[in-house]
Amino acid sequence: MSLDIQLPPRERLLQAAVELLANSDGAPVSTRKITELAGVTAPTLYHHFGDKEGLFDAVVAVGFEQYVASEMDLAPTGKPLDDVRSMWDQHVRFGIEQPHLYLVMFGKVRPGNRSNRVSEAEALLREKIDRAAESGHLNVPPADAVRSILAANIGVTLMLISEPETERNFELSDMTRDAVITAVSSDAGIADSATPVETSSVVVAAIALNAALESSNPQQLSNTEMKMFLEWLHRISKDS
Amino acid sequence: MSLDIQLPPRERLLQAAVELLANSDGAPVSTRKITELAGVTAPTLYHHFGDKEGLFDAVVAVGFEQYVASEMDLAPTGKPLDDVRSMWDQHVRFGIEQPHLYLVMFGKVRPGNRSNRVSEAEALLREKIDRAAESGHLNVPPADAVRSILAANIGVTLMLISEPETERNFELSDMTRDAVITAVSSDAGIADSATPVETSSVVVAAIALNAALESSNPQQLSNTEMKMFLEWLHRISKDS
DNA sequence: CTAGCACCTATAGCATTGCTATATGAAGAG
DNA sequence: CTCTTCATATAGCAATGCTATAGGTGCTAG
Repeated sequence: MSLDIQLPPRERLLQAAVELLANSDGAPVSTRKITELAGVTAPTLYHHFGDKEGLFDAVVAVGFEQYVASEMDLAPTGKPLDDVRSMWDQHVRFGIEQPHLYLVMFGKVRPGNRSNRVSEAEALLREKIDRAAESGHLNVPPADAVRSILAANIGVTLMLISEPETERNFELSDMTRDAVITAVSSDAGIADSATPVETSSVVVAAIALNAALESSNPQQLSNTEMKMFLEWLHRISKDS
Repeated sequence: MSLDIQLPPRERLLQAAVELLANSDGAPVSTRKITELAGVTAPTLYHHFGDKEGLFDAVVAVGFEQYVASEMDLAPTGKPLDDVRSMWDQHVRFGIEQPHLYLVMFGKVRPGNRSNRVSEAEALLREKIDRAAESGHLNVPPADAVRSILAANIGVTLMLISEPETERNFELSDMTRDAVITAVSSDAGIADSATPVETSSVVVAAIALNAALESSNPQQLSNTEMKMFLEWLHRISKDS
């Protein structure tokens, strides 16, 4: 089983944990499998890491360093909010590429007991947000901005992870990212109450689309397609 | 231990599970404690619910019905986006008031394996969003709006739950809520350089028409024509 | 009334889990 | 050579989810 070359047992345990965690599709990984794969016995694990969570913490710490390192690679662009955007994207990418690590870090929520990793991620984001605040790009207190962005970021990442790979739609990430960032930024104010169009019939909607199409010609349809499309649109607008 | 009045064992199991879940501060609840409190033995549990998850599913179903019921109490205001806002608030409130139930419902994420509860919540939200789309309040395809809002909603709720009660700041919820809803709504344009206003109105109208067509099928087009028409409509709503 | 039948519950126990009390080995210090 | 210290192994405990099997319990058919 233990195909590892001779390394210090501590390292072999870490390596085994990472490997099993990566191939277990999110199912719980037992200490026995880990020690077996590492070619060690139980007390060795507990001698080095205290308990199972200690081992996972160590594993996560390694993963988190990669995460932080990838954040640091992103040089400041001079536009702090763009840096925040990059950070969001890195966060999502990390979650998608290492879902098991990500779930160990952010997946298990306990009431009234925030995980260390959340605090660490918050601190990382806080740095960038502070820079945005300094240069007057922020609309709300930095702490609020950080919490809102991070909450949405984690929510989106968890949702993407939970979706089958085939139907993952990353527009979800971009859209939500820009939504929360725009909301906390002073660059563009959020307008509130508006004038709803109370009518909801097919005819009215068709007419509206027709009018909109006349003032701007989108490129998604060819000329012949557009011609036919408008013809049908006209027919629909006639009556219902 | 079993202080319950004589009820059918199935009900006593449910009741015991709820009670233990509520008093366990998020720690795992064992089947033995449940059966002990219910005054039953193990096979009874497995006879009625299949396995532990089945029991929790049943518990959650009850909780979810409360959740849905509280949603339904909110009469439509005529402003669909306000209804969406109420729904968000109800979601958060439910999570705060019953964190253990909430965590069973939305807390355990598995890669590529979305939970039923997420799908159900999505369907509930989808209804309201569709109404917003029908009346031209939506900026993006309803499916995208729903996912974005729900992801942020869950993310915010999880974050609030994980925070100590004393320092819970509900502004986080309001802020994020308005951010994502504003982003998907056409009532107040996001100052986003990527989406010029002219095409935006086309997109809005196309989305509204699409939603309207789904709720009433007009007879002016044949089946094949309608199919192609919808295909093009979809392409137009995708934005450019 | 009784025999059969379906449904529900209990006895007892298995395999796996995280973890540990205790012992054994090796390596340096005196 | 002895003694201490660190690291690993032997063996096993208590708790977990779950089940093979058997025992009631009530209903319907004869």
